[in-house]
Amino acid sequence: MTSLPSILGGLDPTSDRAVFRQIADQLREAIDRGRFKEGEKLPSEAELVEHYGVSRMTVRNSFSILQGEGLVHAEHGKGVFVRPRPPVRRLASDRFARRHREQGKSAFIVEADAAGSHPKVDSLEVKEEKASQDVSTRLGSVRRVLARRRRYLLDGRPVEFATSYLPLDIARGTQIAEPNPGPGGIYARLEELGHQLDHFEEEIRARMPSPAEVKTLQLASGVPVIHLIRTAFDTAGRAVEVCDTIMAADAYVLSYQLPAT
Amino acid sequence: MTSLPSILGGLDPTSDRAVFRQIADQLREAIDRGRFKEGEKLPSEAELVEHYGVSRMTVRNSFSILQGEGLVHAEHGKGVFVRPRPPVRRLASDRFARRHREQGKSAFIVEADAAGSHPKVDSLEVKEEKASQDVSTRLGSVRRVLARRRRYLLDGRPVEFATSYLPLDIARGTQIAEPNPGPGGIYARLEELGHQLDHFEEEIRARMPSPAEVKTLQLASGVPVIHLIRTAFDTAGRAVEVCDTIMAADAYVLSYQLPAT
DNA sequence: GAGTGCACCTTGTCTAGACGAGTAGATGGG
DNA sequence: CCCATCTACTCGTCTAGACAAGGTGCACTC
Repeated sequence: MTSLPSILGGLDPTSDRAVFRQIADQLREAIDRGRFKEGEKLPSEAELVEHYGVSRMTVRNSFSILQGEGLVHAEHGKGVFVRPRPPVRRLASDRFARRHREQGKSAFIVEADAAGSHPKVDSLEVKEEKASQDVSTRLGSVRRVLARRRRYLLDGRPVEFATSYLPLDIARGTQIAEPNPGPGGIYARLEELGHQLDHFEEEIRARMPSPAEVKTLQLASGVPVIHLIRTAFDTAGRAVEVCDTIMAADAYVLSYQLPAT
Repeated sequence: MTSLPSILGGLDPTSDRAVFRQIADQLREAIDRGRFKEGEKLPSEAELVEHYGVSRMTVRNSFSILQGEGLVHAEHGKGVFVRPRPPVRRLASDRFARRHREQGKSAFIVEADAAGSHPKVDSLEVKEEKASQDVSTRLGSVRRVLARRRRYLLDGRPVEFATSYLPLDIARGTQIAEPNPGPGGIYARLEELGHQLDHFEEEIRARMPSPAEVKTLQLASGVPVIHLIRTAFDTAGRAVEVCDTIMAADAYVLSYQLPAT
């Protein structure tokens, strides 16, 4: 076991930088240099109190900085650990290509199986409701919509929470309004209903999660969410679906192709 | 002036929820309901200590939660304020269309002027350097590259920091290696050099900023960054540029079009 | 009237403790 | 051998102070 002083050094009392920031800096650097590896336990609060000769609140303050940066996470009764980087899900720009819809299962399941993960979908809720101002605008002034909510999990970890909104005149009474939309998902059903899909528009934002999102996605502190709003257009130019998705940012890389013309 | 009790209510001593979380909940709800508006000052720590009958550290703990969520920001000597939502810059999926390159100025300047903002570009640095592993892979195993670094500001606020990497055999000795790449930017120069652009690939991640990024972009706490890596391909299928961009997430909405075929 | 400096507001940093609660390993009894 | 319990270690919450330092406005001085 390497001793603390050999890893962490001491404080500079002449520095303007606050003590708790200096401690955070040293821990951060040690992590960056690989002195503490992913998943590894950092020194306990008591050890750092001893090492630096400061009070416990000061050490905790340092930890809270690193937590805010998403570098570490604390586990009650166990310790503070370097946060491991979870495997990421890559969303390719051709993920809605028609050929991917020909199979039986949903895109999420197929792709995750291929990547060797154990996918799951839960929290399924399908109901009619009043459209929000934003959804109404995107769908072209509809008052009520069919909302399909579901949560996606990979290897037991929730990674994404999505809600699809569809105009009632399209979705009501169809298989889209059933819990299981059938092979190929709702996009396949929309095309069977005569709404040949033309293109999608996606809007992407990133921000810190609300408490509700933290709960639903079991997010560690210091993990932002990606907020993606996709609108599907049919060949008639009509917006036929709006899908509002909240993703755990540490689990995703989004990928797009842009034309140069 | 509305009195505190009428806005904030009291604590529930029977609740399992920690006191500082209850206080944060009440402040968050008051902000969400618009009882405290954007830019407005929250009650001071001393006032909340008085109102809730708790110690100051407990109140500060509550504030630090809201700060982590990006809801408020503290100003030393002044108070804690509801963080205003800055105007966002929308990046459209056609932003690299050739027609946008025909004008004299850079895309950033043109677009910002049109939006009525005061754009600025600084921190310009152009130099040759060793390619990182990642950049080398993306550009097809090049060892050294030309790196162009610059920071973009809107109305005095830094919003984006970008570095372009180009293979030396393309860029060396050309206007691309000059501080000012000329009208239409480096993409116009690449096409003049015979590298007709075919398409771009963009990879998007979101995460909390490093301390260096916080400094460069003057980020408030609770604001994530969007990390965008764009690769430009010419019609020969060669990767001719990699652009690595860090954006203040609260200043951007990215927009893309996806084909349905 | 202009400017300086003080008073008092604000948040920032830090201490030294207390008790609670979750975890894990050692200990000992059945 | 298995299981319950004890104990020591971990982080979580909270208190009651102290001093530092930035911001603002008022009062006093010149």
